[in-house]
Amino acid sequence: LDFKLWQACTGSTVQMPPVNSKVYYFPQGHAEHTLIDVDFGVLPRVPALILCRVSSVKLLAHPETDEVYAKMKLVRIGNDDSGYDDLEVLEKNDSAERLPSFAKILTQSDSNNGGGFSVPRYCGETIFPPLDYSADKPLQTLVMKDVHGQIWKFKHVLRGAPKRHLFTTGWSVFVNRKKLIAGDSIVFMKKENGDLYIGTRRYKRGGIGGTASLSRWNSIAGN
Amino acid sequence: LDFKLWQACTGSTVQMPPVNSKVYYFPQGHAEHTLIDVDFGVLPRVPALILCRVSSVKLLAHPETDEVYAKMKLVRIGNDDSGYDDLEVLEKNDSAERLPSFAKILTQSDSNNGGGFSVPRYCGETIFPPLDYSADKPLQTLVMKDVHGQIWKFKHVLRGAPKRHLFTTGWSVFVNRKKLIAGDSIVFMKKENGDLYIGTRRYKRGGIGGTASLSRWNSIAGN
DNA sequence: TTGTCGGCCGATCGCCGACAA
DNA sequence: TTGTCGGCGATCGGCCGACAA
Repeated sequence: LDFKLWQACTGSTVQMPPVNSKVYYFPQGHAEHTLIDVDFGVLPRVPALILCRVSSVKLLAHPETDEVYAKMKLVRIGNDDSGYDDLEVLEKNDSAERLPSFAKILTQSDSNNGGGFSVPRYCGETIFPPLDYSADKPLQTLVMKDVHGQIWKFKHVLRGAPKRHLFTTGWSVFVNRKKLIAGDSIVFMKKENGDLYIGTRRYKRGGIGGTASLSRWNSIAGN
Repeated sequence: LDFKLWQACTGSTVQMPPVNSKVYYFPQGHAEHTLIDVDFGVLPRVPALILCRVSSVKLLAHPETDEVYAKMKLVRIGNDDSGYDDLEVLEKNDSAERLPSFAKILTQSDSNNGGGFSVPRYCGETIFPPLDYSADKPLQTLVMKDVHGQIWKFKHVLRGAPKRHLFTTGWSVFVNRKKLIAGDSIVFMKKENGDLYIGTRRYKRGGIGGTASLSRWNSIAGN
């Protein structure tokens, strides 16, 4: 999966460490992000932080939900990291190279069955190719790919009074196929060559954050 | 899964050996019913028939296709089957106890989208509760369960000239949900207490019978 | 600027009797 | 007796501008 595409789907809050960079692995944080209640009390004493080297990063997308995620391989390194500095740090991401993209949280009307998609003006003017504004009802068909490379087509119109950007034909099939509901987000991206991409972000349907199952790590294994 | 229900779905051509009965296991037959090409030539010499005792039988239905099948556990017995005759033969099936049932192969019209189901007169009169024939257009709602216990409702009417039994409302959702096509069969069953059940039999969509991949068993391992 | 609503038009679904195999 | 067909009415999807937040 293309890195910029992946990054546009995660949003700017997510930062991936480059390959060969040094990171701290934080067992408690990892445990709390799983739904399994890990009892550190019964395990051998686990350090709070473990210095590691990122040996590989795989950018992936769930085949059904389109949710993007990463698989990272971490190799523990001791204080003796001699020779480590020779390794080239790959994928040094320059945030200035980020693709132009636009995200919108779906409203009830956007996700209603039998409805269209209300395109925010800024998105309609900066992400998509310009419409023929001289026409009475400017209209074009937008073709975009999702994270799996599947093609989706949307009729993009500018109509109503006051004038507004809308997706009509093609939108509802996309919503149904991706099982999107109000609160989920949609992301549009434009590559340098003008190719358009569409991604989705699910509304957090609970599970992450660890509010329900507080790890017993703090109290027993120390901090 | 209830035995009589299971039996009605398989049809009368299928006979299940009772638990604790003696059977011959026939390796070549088993191999030909799998789609894997088993090469008996490379295996240690396999007897043509292996005398076994049926130690357990599980009647099952595929969660998606509704196809019914059985899992049998066979235990090899030698010529010395002393003590075997003491075991009680369970599930001795008396074919006289078979449930009243009716099967029909779906026509194009039955499986057409937007159509109903033409109920053969015999089925409409013997399996389902009697309609109120004094009415102009006799009508009732039939409730039946499939092999998974899921409930399906069908509007059963008697109309047209000449009068005929038909399923209208409810039929198309059933066909779509079960992905039935012309050539597939439908089975109606009535339990002693009057409860109705509905089962399906898929048209053989190839694969069984071993026409494509003839086993090499005959020629090499002997008969 | 844009979320929601009601109107409305066309497509599809599905119920019907006619008819013939 | 019953498979298939064309008709047609009801329902639904989905496109529209109005309006207000």
